[in-house]
Formats: sequence, structure tokens, C-alpha cells
Amino acid sequence: MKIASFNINGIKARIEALTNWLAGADVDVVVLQEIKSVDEGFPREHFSDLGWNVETHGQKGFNGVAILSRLPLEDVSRGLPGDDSDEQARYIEATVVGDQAVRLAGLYLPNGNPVPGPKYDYKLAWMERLRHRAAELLALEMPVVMLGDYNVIPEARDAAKPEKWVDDALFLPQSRAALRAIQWQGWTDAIRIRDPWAQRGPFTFWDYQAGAWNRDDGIRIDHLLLSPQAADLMVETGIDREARAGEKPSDHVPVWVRLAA
DNA sequence: ATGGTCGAGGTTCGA
Repeated sequence: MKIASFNINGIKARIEALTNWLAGADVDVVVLQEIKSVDEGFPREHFSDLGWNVETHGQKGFNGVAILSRLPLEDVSRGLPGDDSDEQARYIEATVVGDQAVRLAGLYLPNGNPVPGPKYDYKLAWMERLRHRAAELLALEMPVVMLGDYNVIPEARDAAKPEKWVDDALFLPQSRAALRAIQWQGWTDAIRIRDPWAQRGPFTFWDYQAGAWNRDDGIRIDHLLLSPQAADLMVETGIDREARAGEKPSDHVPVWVRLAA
């Protein structure tokens, strides 16, 4: 089972690039972030006609997450538990049924800028809620993949120019500590363990501004965290970097893991 | 050191 995450930065603007990537990526399931669409505005038929099961959790204008799957999806739930007043569409869970059942949590973690301010407070509170949910998912003792745009640069080596990010919500010590608190519950960072001692990179996001892609001025903020039962099934993982060089690209590229499931 | 791009929705905000 090949599982991917892709922040597409607008489904209407990215329908062609996403469709082309899906045709060549050989993925079974992909979680999407920043669909920037209400559920009724998502081109559901376009993807269902191509053989994808579609589950969305959208809102008007901003945010929004979705799952496309060639395999059956069960027990879909929308929204991150822990705050009934939170109306931002940033989280969706589903169980994918292959040879084994795999629980997926697709997430779009708040950006948090500017700092300080209510947006950063919301980011840290959201991460605390995610930590609680992550502990519940680990307690299932089943293969779980928690993946998406975490909007956190874990370490200095995850940025081409870390000095640019020192005052940014994506790299502040509190943000990184909150991510570590989740990881240290027992999650495996699938992309990092490909090359544990890398001194720089790999990256998953390059800003549209100032020629960041051409300078390879990237950061790693899209992550795949695997429960121990999922990590035991991991056979391959990767980043589809070439997607950033295509026509009308997103500013993020897909990240993926293949499980023997 | 400097300059500066997208998307969505509606003339501005979020990233």
C-alpha cells in the first residue's frame, strides 16, 4: 500500500497537476491539504470517474483537507478532537483496507505566523490537541500513518537557510518541542530515516517568492509519522521533488511511504 | 543586500 501526502494549494488551480501526478505516482491513497474549497466545490466526480474514492473536509476560501483512495475507506471522521468551537477544516481520519487495515490521519497544522499573537497561540493549542489524539492512535496498536503539512521545521538541517527561520512560527523552539513531544511518543519520521545522518535536507516546500525553487532554498515541513506497527511494514519512502518543476506547481511536493500492507 | 508569488474571492488576506 503506497500512501502519500500532498499540499496542493487550491484544488481548482491544481486539478490538472494533481491528475497528472496521480496518473504516474502509483499511489493507493493520498491525503490532500489546502484544498481551499467547500465540500460541494470539490471536483468529486472528476476523481471518482478516474476510480478514486473521495472524502473531503472543506471550508470556504482557506484550509480544507481530503482523501483520495483506490482502496475502500472506512470509519471516516472529520475534525481534530479536543475543541468543539474550532471551525477550521484541518484534519480527517479514515481506515484504508488493503491486505491489512491502516488508519490514516491527514492533517494541515496551523502556520502560526505572525508571532506572537492569536495565530501562534492557536497553533500551539492545536498541537497539544494533536498530541492527545496521537496517543489515542498509538493505543490502537495497529498500523497508523499520521501525515500531512505539519508547518514545523524539525531541525536546522531541515532548512536550506535555517537563519532565515529563527523568528518564524515554523521553526521557533516551542513549535519544534511540540512536534518532538508527539514524535517521542513512539512515532517514526519516515522521510528522515531514509538518510538519518544527512547534514542538509531533503526538502518538501519551496516558496513561490524570490526564486526559492531555483536556488533550492527549501524546507522540510511535510511529514509522515508511523506508529510502530506501521513502521514494521515500511518498505520504501520518498519525495516526488520533480513535481515542483512541473507546470503550475504547488509550492509543496508529495511525500510518500509504501507499506507491506 | 535586495526583491518579492501565488490562490481564492471579491478589491484583501493567508501563506
